[in-house]
Amino acid sequence: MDKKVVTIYDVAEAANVSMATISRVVNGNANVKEETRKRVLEVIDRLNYRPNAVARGLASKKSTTIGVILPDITDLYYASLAKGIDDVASMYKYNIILTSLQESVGDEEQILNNLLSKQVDGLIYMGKQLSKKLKRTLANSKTPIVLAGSVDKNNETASVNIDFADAVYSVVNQLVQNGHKKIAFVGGSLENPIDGKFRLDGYKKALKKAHINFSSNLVFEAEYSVRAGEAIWDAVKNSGATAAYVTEDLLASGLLNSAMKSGIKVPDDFEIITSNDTILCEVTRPKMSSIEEPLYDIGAVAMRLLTKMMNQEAIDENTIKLPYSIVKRESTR
Amino acid sequence: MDKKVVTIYDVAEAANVSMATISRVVNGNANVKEETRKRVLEVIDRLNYRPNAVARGLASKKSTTIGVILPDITDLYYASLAKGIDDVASMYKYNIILTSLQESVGDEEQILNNLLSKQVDGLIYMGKQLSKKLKRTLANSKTPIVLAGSVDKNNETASVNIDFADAVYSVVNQLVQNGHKKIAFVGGSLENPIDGKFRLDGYKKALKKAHINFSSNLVFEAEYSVRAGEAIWDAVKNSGATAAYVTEDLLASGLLNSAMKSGIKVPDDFEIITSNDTILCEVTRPKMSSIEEPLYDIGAVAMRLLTKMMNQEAIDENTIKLPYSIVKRESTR
DNA sequence: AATAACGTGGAAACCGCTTGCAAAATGTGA
DNA sequence: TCACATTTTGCAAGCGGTTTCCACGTTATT
Repeated sequence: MDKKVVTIYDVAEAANVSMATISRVVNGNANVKEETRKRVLEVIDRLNYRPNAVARGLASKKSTTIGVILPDITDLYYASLAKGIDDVASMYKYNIILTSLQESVGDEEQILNNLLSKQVDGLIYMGKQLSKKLKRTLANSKTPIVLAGSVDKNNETASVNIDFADAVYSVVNQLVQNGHKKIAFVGGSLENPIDGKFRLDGYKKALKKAHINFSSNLVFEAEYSVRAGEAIWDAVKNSGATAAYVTEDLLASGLLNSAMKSGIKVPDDFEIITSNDTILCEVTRPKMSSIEEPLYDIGAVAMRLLTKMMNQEAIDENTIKLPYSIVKRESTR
Repeated sequence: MDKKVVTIYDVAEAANVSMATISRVVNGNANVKEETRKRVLEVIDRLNYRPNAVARGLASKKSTTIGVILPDITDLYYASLAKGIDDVASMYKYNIILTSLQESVGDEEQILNNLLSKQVDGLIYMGKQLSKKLKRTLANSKTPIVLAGSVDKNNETASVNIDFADAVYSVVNQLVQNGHKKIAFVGGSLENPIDGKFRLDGYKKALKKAHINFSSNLVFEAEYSVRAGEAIWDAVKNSGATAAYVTEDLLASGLLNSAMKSGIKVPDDFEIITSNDTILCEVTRPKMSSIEEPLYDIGAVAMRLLTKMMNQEAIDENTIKLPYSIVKRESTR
């Protein structure tokens, strides 16, 4: 029963060297005689010494901790990104402090400050947008940050993504090839630049190429939820659309299920293609075709990029676009 | 442009008081004249002072951080628990360090030590089982821990759960009521006490009550995945079962989809009821009936319990069972 | 008016570890 | 064997706060 926590002093005393030496062996500093190192390691082991990371952090000004900010961990999109981040982080011996963006939007500033006060060595942000104010706070704290699965319109901030516009262009183009003239775009809030700008741009471009006029009647905004998808089906159907590109999987599955229930056969009568290739695509019946965003990889690469920034290594490209692909399942022909 | 980070000294100097006073106002200590407090707060605001949590942690021996250990964040079960934890944690001003149990089992010890070295004030564990060794390490670090959605066979460790056995008893009983004689139990590894002991016990008890002999031919072990569910359908069907209780949603959805594809109508020809009531239940068609485990609440309550333990408050009950309910959707009659 | 009791705020000792610098120990070559 | 180079080690000053112990100026009490 360890009465009290054992510190570096205790180890030093027991090993008959100064604490500096202990510190050196713990940190793998080369300037320690092999014999001493062995002796110290033994003592460490015997005493069950566990360096206090907080004290270490204070002295070294490195916390080996990074902050991860995301909207909702129960959203598979973010969970997948998080997993990639987590795996790479632990590979590099970093810990992750996870914080969710609560409903209350106003406090992003507070969340950030909290994380900075904890002296995180870096940040990964997956929210919709990084406000000017946050950017400023970040800038003069000089804590590196990278966006994962989220974009910065001006490319000022490092980010890892796929080329949303291009991906959407491809799938819509595919639908056009399949003979559709009226293709619905079912997305979340168009305020969000990913949906409202990049994806919508890709959609428009594909239409343009096919000489189909863009009609805002075919653009639908809905919440990302099964229910919203189910609810919006009638409107989509009534718009005359014969196919839909959906920006999120829950929404798509709701839409799909309503369609099937109403007797419309997917993909024969109506094609649907969605965006995130989460496990939901495998669970619906028919299974959903989807743009395959390498979510795990995006997270992993973002984290890797962050490690480079934390080490002040040179970064060749601050906006990384990972290759996407398209997974054909059963909701498209 | 803040050249350097502002410390408590800078604030003290600017406000013309000692650092002790600054510390007092930051920590809401009462022994500060109102006037002084105001002046200090102004200076803090003006200088944009952000207390260094690491230094604070070292001095106060509290990190206001808790460690969360879980198997896989992309599993909606854990993600839901995590969300409950996160919300309550942030309510109480704690940060969460999230760590995943990698494939490599051996290093749970290491993960724990890492977390302890970061001086977490408490831990929430969602793994399968807490090994003796880990318990020992925990014990003499005296860091409080609570299990969320995970059980401790001996009730030594605080935990928050539902009554798995009872819940399964209820649903299987329901299936019996519906006239089924052969009911399959489709679970994950029976090594895991939740499935192999509690749930299976509930299943057996329900059979017993109905004077149905337990047959191990009706018990299926599979991985928690859609694919495994799809793959196991034939075996389940061939066992002669006319209904199944499944312990996890991915598995259930695979089973369901295979059934439907093979022409078996659910619920008319075959009933299925699953366990976690994640969003997957809403995405399949037909939607799946499920035991409704209040995952979010389990997480939230676990975290709340942990805060009490961290504050040394008296705990009335160290094993909390939350009420479950049963959500009837379309996969049961 | 002297004394007691507060309410405030300062001094300084840590918290446990890192690290620059200098001393000690060891090795090297002539 | 001695001077000098090279390893190893120890010393001690922080890192940025918290917190205990005290002192001082006020106000209340008798």
